Amino acid sequence: MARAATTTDSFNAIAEPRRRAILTLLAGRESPVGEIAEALHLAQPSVSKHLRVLRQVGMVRERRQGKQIFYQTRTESLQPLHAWVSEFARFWSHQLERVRERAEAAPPSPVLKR
Amino acid sequence: MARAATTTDSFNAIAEPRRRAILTLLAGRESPVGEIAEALHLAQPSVSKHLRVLRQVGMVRERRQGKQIFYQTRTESLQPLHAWVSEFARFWSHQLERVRERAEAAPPSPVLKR
DNA sequence: TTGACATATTCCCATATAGGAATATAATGA
DNA sequence: TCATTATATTCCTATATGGGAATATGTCAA
Repeated sequence: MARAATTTDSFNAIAEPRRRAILTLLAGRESPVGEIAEALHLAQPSVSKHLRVLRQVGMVRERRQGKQIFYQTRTESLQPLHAWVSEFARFWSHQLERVRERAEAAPPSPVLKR
Repeated sequence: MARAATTTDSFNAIAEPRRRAILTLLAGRESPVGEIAEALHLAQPSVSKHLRVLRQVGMVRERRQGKQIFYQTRTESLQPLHAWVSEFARFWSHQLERVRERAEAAPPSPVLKR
C-alpha cells in the first residue's frame, strides 16, 4: 500500500511545505489565488492544486468575488493538530519546570537561603 | 515529483497514523519493539520501519538492553510542530474572545441595557 | 457572441511510500 | 559453535503523489 492520501486529514495536508506556507499566508488575511502564487513564487496550477487539498480537508474557506476567488485559512481546523501536539508539551514542560525550580532554588535570593 | 520523503521532517513523519500512535505510546514510557507491535496490533517489521523513520527525524531515542531495544519519544522534537501550530491558535482564540465578549454583553444584564 | 482575465482540471511521469513475506543481524546462553 | 529470541532490512508491488504543460471552465465587459 502507498502512503495515505493527503486529502485524508489535516496531518497529511500539512506534510507539504508549500501548503504550510499557504496556510500561514492566509491565516490573517484573505487572498486571491494569483496573489498567493506571486507571494510564494509558485505556478498558478500548483497553487490551485494545493488549495484543492486544503479545501478537501476543510482547512481553507473560499469566497468568490467577480473573477477572483479569495481564500482564507480556517484556523479552527488546526485545533485537532494543536490538541494532539499539546499532549506532548506536558512532558517537555515537566523538564522546563524542573529547570525553573532549580533556577529558583539556587540563585541569589539570600532571604530564602538555607 | 512525488511527495517529500517522510524522513525529511517531523511534519512528514507524523502524517502516518501509526507513527502518531507510536509516538503517543512512547511519550511517557520506554518500550521494546515487540511490545509496541503487540500494543498497536502491528507486524514487527512494520513497527521497525516506522521506528526507523521516527529515528531519522529525531523523534525517538533508543536504548539497547540485551536483545531488546527500548524506544522512547523525544518529546522535545515536537516543539517545532507545536510552535508552528500555535501561531494559528492566536486567531481562533480571538474568535473565542469575541464570542465571549458578545456573551457578556448581550445576556440578562439589564443594568447595561440602554 | 467574443475577448480577456482568473482559476481549475487533466495528462504524463518520476518518485516515495507502506505492507507482506522472506531473510539478515545482533545478543545471549548452553 | 549452535539454537533461540528480538530487531532490522530487503524485495516486490499497488498506490498516491506533485510538478509542468496544455486545456477547460467561469466571470465580466464590450
